[in-house]
Amino acid sequence: MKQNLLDENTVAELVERKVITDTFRKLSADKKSRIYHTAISLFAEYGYDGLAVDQLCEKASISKGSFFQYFPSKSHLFEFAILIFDDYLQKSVLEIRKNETAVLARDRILYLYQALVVNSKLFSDEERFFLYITASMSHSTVVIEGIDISRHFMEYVNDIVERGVHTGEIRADFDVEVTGYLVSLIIEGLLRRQYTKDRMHWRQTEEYLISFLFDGITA
Amino acid sequence: MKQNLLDENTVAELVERKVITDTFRKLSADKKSRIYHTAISLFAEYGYDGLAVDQLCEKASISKGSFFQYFPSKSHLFEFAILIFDDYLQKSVLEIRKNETAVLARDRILYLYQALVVNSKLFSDEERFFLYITASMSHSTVVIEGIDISRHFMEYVNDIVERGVHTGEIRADFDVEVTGYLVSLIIEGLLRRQYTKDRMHWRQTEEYLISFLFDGITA
DNA sequence: ATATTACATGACTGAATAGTCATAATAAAC
DNA sequence: GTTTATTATGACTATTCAGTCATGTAATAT
Repeated sequence: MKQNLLDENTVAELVERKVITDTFRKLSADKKSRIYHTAISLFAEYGYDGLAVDQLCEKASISKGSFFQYFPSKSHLFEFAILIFDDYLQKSVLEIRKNETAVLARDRILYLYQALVVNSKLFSDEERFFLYITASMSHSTVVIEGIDISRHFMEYVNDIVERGVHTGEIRADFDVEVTGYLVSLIIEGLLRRQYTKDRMHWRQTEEYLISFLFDGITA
Repeated sequence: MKQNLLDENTVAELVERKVITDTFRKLSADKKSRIYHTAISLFAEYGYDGLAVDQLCEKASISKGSFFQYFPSKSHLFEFAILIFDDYLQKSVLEIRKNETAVLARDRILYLYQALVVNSKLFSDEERFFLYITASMSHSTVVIEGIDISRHFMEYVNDIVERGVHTGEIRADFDVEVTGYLVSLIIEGLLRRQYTKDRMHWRQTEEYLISFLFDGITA
């Protein structure tokens, strides 16, 4: 997945939308990829305001002049990073959906969690970037219009919930939207806990996730 | 509560710790309170980096020169705001604990939620400030050492869980810490949803909270 | 080989803004 | 009423940093 993370078509579309320049598009795949990964890594570590363009240029081994030939501004780099990540997430989720064989909602959620979190490289820059943007979105200095980073993820979760309600596995007295929100809350919360509090073993986290989600905390 | 929010002793302690100056301590309660409320309101709206000291001074009707006679630096104002809010939260939680009459964990959580969220002024600056700092803590430009803003809240939640486990109301196969974390995750998540997504009626939110927390999503 | 086009570079500029300081106003002391 | 200590003020400074530009280098075309 990491190889063609920067999909040609997606990049071309971003040129169209003036998020990046055509000069950037024409760069070698290697250089494009390096800039992207440096960006998400540094944004995750220092935050948007905490990261200076000079710092990024140094780490990505490009000059400042070049940077502004690739991106109209610093905020465009941020938007670029978010949109590429969004694309990556969408494709990941699509692939997971394609490969899933489970029928029960329990197993589908477990598979989703494993495929997305456990089986991907743990504590990767992608994850840290995801946590950063979801956490800071509503209080950020820059606002990227019309982006809901977990849209595809939520669609999938909502599908699981919907079918679960249909087969009688999941309670029907909650709105599908709200139930989906609660499911995503637990998944994201457990993921975030791995970073901020004492780490748990993934097996244990999985167990908590499914058991709590379905049975609650009642004895 | 809002009147003597800036407790004399707490303020004196902050002078000791060099977070604020003695000049600030000697200010009228009115002025101190105005600066505090302006700070949490603007930090919540613009974020730490997005707020200029000049902007704060204008809103709080003080001069920039005065500001730096009250606080050693901008980050000290931030620390001050966080510590005063922490104090406020601690006292609120203590009062709630003192006044609670419920015995069942279900009812205790419901009461905590109502007292802390529903009965306080909705969508207040305090709430928005709380959401801002909890969200941005791990990715912030400034780091306030050794502060865990929901410490008191978590202690209370953990107490509820512990007693619930003891009386057999709450499952014992999860660590109290983890269960407490899941409880707080749902409470904070529902609170945050009120700000970012479509608002729900509080009655409905309460219902979701308790029902989901205890029974899970199983039909 | 030469001209032309595309890309690379880092010193420079301008704007924003945290923090200072000389001076003014006010309060306290005597 | 005069002196002294304390607080208020906003113009000023120093720094950081996004974004520019003149110049250099490599690639391509003719």
